[in-house]
Amino acid sequence: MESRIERLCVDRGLKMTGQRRVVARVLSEASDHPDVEELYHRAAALDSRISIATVYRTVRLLEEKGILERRDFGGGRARYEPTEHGHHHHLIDVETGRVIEFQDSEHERLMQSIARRLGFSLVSLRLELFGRRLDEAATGADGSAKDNADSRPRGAAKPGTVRVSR
Amino acid sequence: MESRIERLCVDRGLKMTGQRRVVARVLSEASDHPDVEELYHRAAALDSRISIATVYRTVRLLEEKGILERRDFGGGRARYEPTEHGHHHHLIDVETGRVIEFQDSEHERLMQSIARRLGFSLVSLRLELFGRRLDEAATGADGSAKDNADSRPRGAAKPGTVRVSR
DNA sequence: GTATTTGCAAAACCTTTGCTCGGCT
DNA sequence: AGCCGAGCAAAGGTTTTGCAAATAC
Repeated sequence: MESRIERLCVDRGLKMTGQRRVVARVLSEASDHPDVEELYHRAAALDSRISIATVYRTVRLLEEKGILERRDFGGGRARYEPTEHGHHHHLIDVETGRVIEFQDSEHERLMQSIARRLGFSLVSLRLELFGRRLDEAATGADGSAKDNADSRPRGAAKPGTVRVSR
Repeated sequence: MESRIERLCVDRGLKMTGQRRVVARVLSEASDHPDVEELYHRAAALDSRISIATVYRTVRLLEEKGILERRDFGGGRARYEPTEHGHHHHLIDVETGRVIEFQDSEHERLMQSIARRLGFSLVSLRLELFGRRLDEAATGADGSAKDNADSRPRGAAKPGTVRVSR
C-alpha cells in the first residue's frame, strides 16, 4: 500500500524504486525525528537490500523537493521530519534529549513583525527551546506529554498534540 | 595592549600564551560570526606561528569557559561569537548570508511562558529568522542596517545596534 | 532501450586527538 | 625541572561521490 510520503514523491514525479518506497514508508510511519543512521536501520529491517548511501541520497532528494525538513538539534547528526504545513517548533529536554513539538500563533505573528521591522520578509525560521522538566506538582502544565523518549505528537486530529494555544 | 576577550580569559585564570592572545584579539575585533577557518586566517595574518588545531582548541576552551558561544547557521561549520549578557537572536539574509542581530523582550517573555506551559523551565533557546530583504521604499523599516556583509552591530552604547524594542 | 538509481568503497569535510617538542613559571 | 600548551599529522565521525551494475519508466 502506498504510504503518505510515497504519494508525495509520486506527485512530484520522482522515480519510485524499491529503496525509495521503503524509506518513504519508514518516514511515513515515524513519529520522531530520526537521523540517517536510524532511518537506515529501520529501512534495513524492512528490506536489507539498501545501503546507507541510498538513505543519504534519498533524504537529500526529499529535502530538495520540500517533502522533508532537515533539523540540527546538536550532536553532529542531521535529523529529518516530514514537512508540515502549520509550522511548529521544538523543545528539547536537556536531560533526556526528548523532543516535544509545539505551535504558537502569537509567536508566528511576532516573528513576522520583527522581520518586517528589520526590513525583511520572513522566509522561514528556526526556534528551539532547551529546557529542564519541572516537578509535576510545581507547574500548571498537565504533564500529559508522555515519557516515551522523542515522541512527536502532531496533527490536529491526533490526541496528545502539544499545542500552546494562547 | 590587552584585548577585551583576553581580559576575560585572564579573569578566568587561563594561561595566556602568544597564540591565545592572538585569537583573543581577533575575536575581540571581530564584528561578525567567523568560523574556525576564518579565525585561523585572521590569526595567521597577525602571527603565522599558529596552527588550526590551536584555534580549534582555543574556541572550544573559551566556549567551555562561557566566553564564546558556538552557532550553527547551516553550512556544516560552527561559527563563534563572544557571549553577550542580553541574549540576542539572528536574522540571516537568505540571499547574501548577512547576519543581523536583534533582541526582543516580548519574545523572551513569550518563550518563558511557553516552556512553563509545557512543564519545563527554560534553559536556553535558539531563534533564527531567515528572510529576504524588502524594497527599501516598501517597508516601514528605516533601512539603517548597513550593507557591509555580515556586520554585527551590538551593545547598547554602539550606534546602529539593531534592537526591536516593542 | 535509456536515463536514473543503487551499492560499494573511497574521498571529502570538519573536528578532535596522540605524541613530542617548546615555552613559561 | 615541571607543566601545560602548541604543532603536526593521523584518526574520528558524518556525509558525499565515482564508477560499474541494476532498475524504473
